[in-house]
Amino acid sequence: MAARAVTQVMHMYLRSTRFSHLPNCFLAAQLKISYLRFYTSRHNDSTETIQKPENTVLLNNLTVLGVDIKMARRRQPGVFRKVITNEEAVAEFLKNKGANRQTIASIISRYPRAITRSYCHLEERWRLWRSIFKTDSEIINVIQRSPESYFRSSDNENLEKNISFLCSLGLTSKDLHRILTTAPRTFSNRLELNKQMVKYLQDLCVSLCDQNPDDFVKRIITKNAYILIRSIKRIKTNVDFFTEALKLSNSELTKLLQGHGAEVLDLSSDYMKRNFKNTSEQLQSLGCTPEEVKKFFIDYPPAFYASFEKISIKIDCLLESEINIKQLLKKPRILEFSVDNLKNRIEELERLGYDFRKHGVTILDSSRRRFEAKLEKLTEGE
DNA sequence: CCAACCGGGGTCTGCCATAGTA
DNA sequence: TACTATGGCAGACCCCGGTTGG
Repeated sequence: MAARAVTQVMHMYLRSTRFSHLPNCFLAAQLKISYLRFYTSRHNDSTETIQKPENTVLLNNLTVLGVDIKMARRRQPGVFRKVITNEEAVAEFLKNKGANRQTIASIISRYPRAITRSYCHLEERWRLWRSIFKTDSEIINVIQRSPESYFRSSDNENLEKNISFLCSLGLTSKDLHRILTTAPRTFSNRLELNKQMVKYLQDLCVSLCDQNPDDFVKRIITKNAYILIRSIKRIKTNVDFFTEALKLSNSELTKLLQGHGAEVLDLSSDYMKRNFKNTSEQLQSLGCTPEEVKKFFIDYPPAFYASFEKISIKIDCLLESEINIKQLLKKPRILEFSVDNLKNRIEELERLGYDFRKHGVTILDSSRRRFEAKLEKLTEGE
């Protein structure tokens, strides 16, 4: 009853002020306060606790913007109880940068805290992102994909420091562009966290007796744009796992990490271990020696990445076509092609009576255009 | 001329836990 | 004490073509 009375008084106050047209932020905030509605939430025992109320003006505004209130509330309920928010400014800002209504609604639905950022803050952050991106639409694309990356941090100074730190590592603007596109979270990390990862990689390089830690780090980051959003713990576990599972020497590990291995570093360790175990078991059951298995993974680290199920299907598919497992070991890259692609190619070749035992499997390891050109020649030769 | 080698390009968030803060 | 800022986790390939050496 008391709550209802309070609400009525507030509505009266609102009616008396809402048409005054004062373009003043303070007044806008007051309006929101005046709209506050109290509600109670039930607990298991009979006592009823009064929670801080949700801001109904905010709810209305978000509804008008087309925001999925249910989704947003589930994600960040606290935002709905804030008295002062900037949803209109944020929407306006995004609109000015080229986002359409649907995009804006989706962004706020997925990262409601976005509406607590001020117009000034957003302008500044945008300016910093634009120092890396050429156009506004590139940024919109990233935000659309991952609203959290852009809005999670309120610290523009930290962002600026991250940019100069990454530049100081010798990364080019092209590298930064790639990192911000594919792993935007990197730039919202605390500078200190990014520094720690770089330090870890430098130390690793030194421990491997390599002379040039700076090049080493640069190379790993350019090979794997995601590295800075992984935990040091994860990278360390994976490096240790590489070394142990493949019994690598320092120089072998250095080579691996700066090649395909860098891409594989950010896999979750359990996943990688599982894949390694399953795939090596399958290869050994097909008659490969442990040395051959080791060589297979060193030559083709993406095997850690590919799910065992997929690799297994592909291997079966090759064996069915009288392709020897040792031929695969010589050309592991044919596993990079999708199951469908591989199947189609084998089918077409078999139709032409292609003898894999005689000619090997290299024909499978080519781009679509090259493969089709070869196929055409084979057809002509018939 | 062509097979073999090799590097590069695309793409990757949405959720949870928690220390810190107002 | 509620809320924010931030760290961390699981998830899990495919394809193209330039260059080079025989």
